[in-house]
Amino acid sequence: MVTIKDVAKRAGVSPSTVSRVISGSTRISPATTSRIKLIMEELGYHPNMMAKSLVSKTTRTLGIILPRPAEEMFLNLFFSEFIRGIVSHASRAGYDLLMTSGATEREEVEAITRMVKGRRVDGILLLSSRRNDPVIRFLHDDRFPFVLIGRSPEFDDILSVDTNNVQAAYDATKHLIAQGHERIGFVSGPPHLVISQDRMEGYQQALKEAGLPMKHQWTVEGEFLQESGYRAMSMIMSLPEPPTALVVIDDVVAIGVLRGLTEIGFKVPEDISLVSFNNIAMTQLTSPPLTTIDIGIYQLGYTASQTLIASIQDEEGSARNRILIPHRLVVRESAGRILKS
Amino acid sequence: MVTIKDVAKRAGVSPSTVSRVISGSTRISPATTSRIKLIMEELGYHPNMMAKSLVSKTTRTLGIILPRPAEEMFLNLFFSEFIRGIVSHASRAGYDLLMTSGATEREEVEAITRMVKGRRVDGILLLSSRRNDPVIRFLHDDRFPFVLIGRSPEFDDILSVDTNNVQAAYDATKHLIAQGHERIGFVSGPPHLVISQDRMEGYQQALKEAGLPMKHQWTVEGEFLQESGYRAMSMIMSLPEPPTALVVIDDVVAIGVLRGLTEIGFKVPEDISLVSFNNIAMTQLTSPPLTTIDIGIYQLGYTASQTLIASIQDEEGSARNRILIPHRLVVRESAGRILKS
DNA sequence: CTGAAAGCGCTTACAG
DNA sequence: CTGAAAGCGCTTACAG
Repeated sequence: MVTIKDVAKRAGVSPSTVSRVISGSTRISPATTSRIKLIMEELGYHPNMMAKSLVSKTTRTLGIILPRPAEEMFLNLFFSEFIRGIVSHASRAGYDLLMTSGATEREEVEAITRMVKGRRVDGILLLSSRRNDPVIRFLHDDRFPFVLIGRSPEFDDILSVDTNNVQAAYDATKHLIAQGHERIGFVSGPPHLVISQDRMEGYQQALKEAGLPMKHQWTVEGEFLQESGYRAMSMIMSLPEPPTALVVIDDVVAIGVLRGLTEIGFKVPEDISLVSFNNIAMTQLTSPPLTTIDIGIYQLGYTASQTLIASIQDEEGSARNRILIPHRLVVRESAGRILKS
Repeated sequence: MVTIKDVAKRAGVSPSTVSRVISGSTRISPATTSRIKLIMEELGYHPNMMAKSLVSKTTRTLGIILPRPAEEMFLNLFFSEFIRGIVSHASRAGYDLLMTSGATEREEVEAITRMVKGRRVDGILLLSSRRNDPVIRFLHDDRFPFVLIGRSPEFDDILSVDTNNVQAAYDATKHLIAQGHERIGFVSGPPHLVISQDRMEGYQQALKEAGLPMKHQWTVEGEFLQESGYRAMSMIMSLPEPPTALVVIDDVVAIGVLRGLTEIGFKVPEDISLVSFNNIAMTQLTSPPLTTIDIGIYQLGYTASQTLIASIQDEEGSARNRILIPHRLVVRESAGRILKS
């Protein structure tokens, strides 16, 4: 391993001087600068980041914790896209991403603690929609830089990047209303999740505003699983007055809904229309392809990275706390105009 | 930040002693050991990993490079699963994963070089199927620990974890033959990729062994894209003697194939059978669900991590160079018995 | 414009 | 069983 000393010796200068040309520091004669740079090339010198970090107290690394399979089911489908967004920006800004995991909540907290207290990262990215997340509490109390992708009901003074889910659900529902639908149902996710609550609210707002009926039999709660949508259908469609359109909390659930409907003999969109959320890759491949709200997963990751790095670099940036990434409706074929009979 | 000195002072011992109890070192009196541990708790002491790394020349970190979107298209769908496998094992073994990226091949090499030469990681995981990968060359020449997920045609003395693609394609084809098919085609990927070549070979072996005809019009080459499979169909199915079954290089391509067949009026599996590879989540959701070869993506990642960490820890392990992860045929509904007419 | 010195927070022979 | 000292590879006042 070639060190700064080797370079210094070879150049006939002191290590301080070499250090200064590396950091592009003030007033080193152009002559020595270029000579030293040449020697660094020759010797294949690369600064030891551990040594650098030790003295600079900075790592140029962002930390993230891999969501646990059981917990954040629906995060998994987004994970690649999130990561791609995060790493793209981070790399551009000269940061890398350190990933760890914990099998239980306790282990997760420990893993984060080691990262933070062990000075391995300059900031943390959090993928979470849990209530009462102990990791949020820890980072918040420690005043360590972090940004949450999602929304925390407990803290409103933390940096977060999120979708406006109320608005998104409002838009989805509005699209159905514009097609002439008057009996619109909602297939939701776990009722304790913020995301389910927000999307439910947007759905209800749109109905209310249009003066349309809102029957509780038309809403079902479930998991972020295909099975969940699948099972809901026999129940909902055997109602005396079934809905003619459905807002579905998530694309995967919508795929289950589609399967369920097909099985019991309903055609989409002829008999019933569907709008869902997230625009995962699969939605183009179903038949019919799904009309869905694109929430800009890559963009969420990219912006989260941007926000975090900004907050690391400006001490106490004047940035907004909560950044909303715009969503947009992607119209495909699962939602159509209602046929008046 | 509380350091080892603070703990030492509070305990009335030397920093060396504290360091020794941290590392669980030899013969420190049980009394001082437990007293120091208590004090560490009290003070909330956590070792500074940068300092530790600097002296131990070890980071407990594995490096990985995010595949570029353009390049390794089909890796992307696997990425979450790979990462999950890798991080699960790594965490268990006390390692974290450092992720970086580069927009071009040059930047990728630079990013890896910084990681390696900057002593930020103890080993590298490579997700690549490229020929003549400069990253492989660099790591190989540097004798830095790394494992390749995939196969390198250039080097046979490197650690790698892979699928036996020849065997997998043989098995897929065999399944079709067992259903009575005699005219079996192959929808392949980019011909220059090792994976396409290997799967083609397995397909051909199975046909030859069964004494079945092998017509070049029955094989098409394309990309790992849905469009690719879609487009191939009109051509293949308008042949005077079209195949009754198709082996398809990848699930995504198979979804395109499915769409193409449906569009021109062929039913799967009644008119034509399909077997593909990889068993991505989507394959359960198509209609009909796809019969496909599961290559154990999580397992590939998990084993890669295991292999890498083993090679980091045992200097020059006696391990096999190339580890094959078993695959298995997942029988769903896209491949059926041929109906003799 | 450049160097000598101290220090970042650890570990580890060496000595006792 | 424990401590003093040197050192890992850098950076950064301080001095000139």
